[in-house]
Amino acid sequence: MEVFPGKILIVDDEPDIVEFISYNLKSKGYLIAAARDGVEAIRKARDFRPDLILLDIMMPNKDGIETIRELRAMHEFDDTAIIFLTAINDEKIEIEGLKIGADDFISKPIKPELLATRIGSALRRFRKDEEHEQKQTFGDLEINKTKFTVSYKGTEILLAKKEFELLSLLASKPGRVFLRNEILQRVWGTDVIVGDRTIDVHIRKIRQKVGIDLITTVKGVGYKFEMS
Amino acid sequence: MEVFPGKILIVDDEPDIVEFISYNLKSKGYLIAAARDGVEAIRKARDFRPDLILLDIMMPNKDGIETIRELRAMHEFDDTAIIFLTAINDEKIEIEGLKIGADDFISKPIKPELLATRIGSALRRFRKDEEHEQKQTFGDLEINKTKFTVSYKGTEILLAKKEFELLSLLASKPGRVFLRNEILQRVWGTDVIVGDRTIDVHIRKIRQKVGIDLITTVKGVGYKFEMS
DNA sequence: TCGACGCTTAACAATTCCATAATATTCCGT
DNA sequence: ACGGAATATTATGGAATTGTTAAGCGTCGA
Repeated sequence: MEVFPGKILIVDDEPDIVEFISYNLKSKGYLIAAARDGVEAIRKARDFRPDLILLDIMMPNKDGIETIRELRAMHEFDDTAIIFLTAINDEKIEIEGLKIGADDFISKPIKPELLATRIGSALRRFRKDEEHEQKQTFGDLEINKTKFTVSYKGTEILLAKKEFELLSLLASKPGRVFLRNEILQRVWGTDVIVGDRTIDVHIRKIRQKVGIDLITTVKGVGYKFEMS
Repeated sequence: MEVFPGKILIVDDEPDIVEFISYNLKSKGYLIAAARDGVEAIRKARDFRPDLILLDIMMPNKDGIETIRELRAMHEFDDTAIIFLTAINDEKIEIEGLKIGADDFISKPIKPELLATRIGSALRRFRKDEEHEQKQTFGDLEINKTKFTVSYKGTEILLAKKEFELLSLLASKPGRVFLRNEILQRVWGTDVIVGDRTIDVHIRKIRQKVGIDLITTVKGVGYKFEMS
């Protein structure tokens, strides 16, 4: 499924960097706009309405901190992710940036893969608000988080709440092993204390209801979701 | 659903401090585990696999310095950030700590906002690309630490925990010979005492399961990982 | 109120893992 | 080639972990 990944505004005063980032992101299908300083950034942002802004901190004519402060002040960018580009590893700036609404930091020199994954996760974080039907499919299996159902080869299977949450968690990262206490904390919460067999019993029920073996036990470690 | 920020292990012998930190971090969505001393810390770290460890320096039953030394010796915590908690503003300790692998220091009394930002930046620095899995490939062989699997020419092989850890260790530095007692310490820990044949048996099982001969015996010295 | 259902626990079964012992084999220096 | 030492192999029992089943309890809706 080829989805349009998003629009990104790059703000940096060094043309080389803009060019570098721009090239990388275009190849991944993003739409790109660029600005040279804070003033231009705000103008282009209103016009281009990016999903995400990559903002250099050190800039002439209005620096990154000041720019983000203004952007956040207008609430038309409430749904826009902002990532800071920092040359230095300056904690003060990072703290400052976080306080006023940066969503992440990437320090130069920029590694393309890192850039891509950070942008990906920032966008994903922000896109949650837009209500698409949240569903995942794995072969014949479909997990629908808005309808709270699981279907296998078209037939819907009814899972109880805990069972569904457990399966959702495991399926959120197929193949990845979730430790038992990680599962406990994430499905049951940090305060609740339940016995160890409780997880097993739920796993059992899921396996039973779904029929095929989706969940693999990794003894001494945890469980993972995997299509055979 | 919220973004999952990470897992943190708190190590301190004062229950009040553990409680205080724990409460603060839980409210930010972190998963928390706690340990009272160095020995317990190492045990829990292996089992909880935290992204970050908050380590008190003054502790009974193995102090912070000694603990971090051991943690860093086992390669399985190479990707784990470690922050020291110091009551005193002792430069000697800080220098000592940095030398052996601490990533930051926080001095008591602890201020919640400071704690949160420091933890945030330490995690960001260390953040593995959760998107891409932690894996190593050697020709046709792939070791995947998030999935806990080893695959050879595409077929997945299931190793038991100890076997997997042993293979991971050897594969972490291909070609390098690991001494037997080095292996013992890193895979089994310093406290556990097992006979010499135990290593051999596990090596045997790995060779058997994987099929090809990945592990070379260096008689009188140890073992090394090597693709033929 | 009754019954159905979801969740947790307890009790027991089944499985897997792991360390050791016992024996065989290989390696290496002489 | 020989002897001794180190490692390989195999089998085994116990420990640790997980699977399974049934029962108890609370909640919700008919």
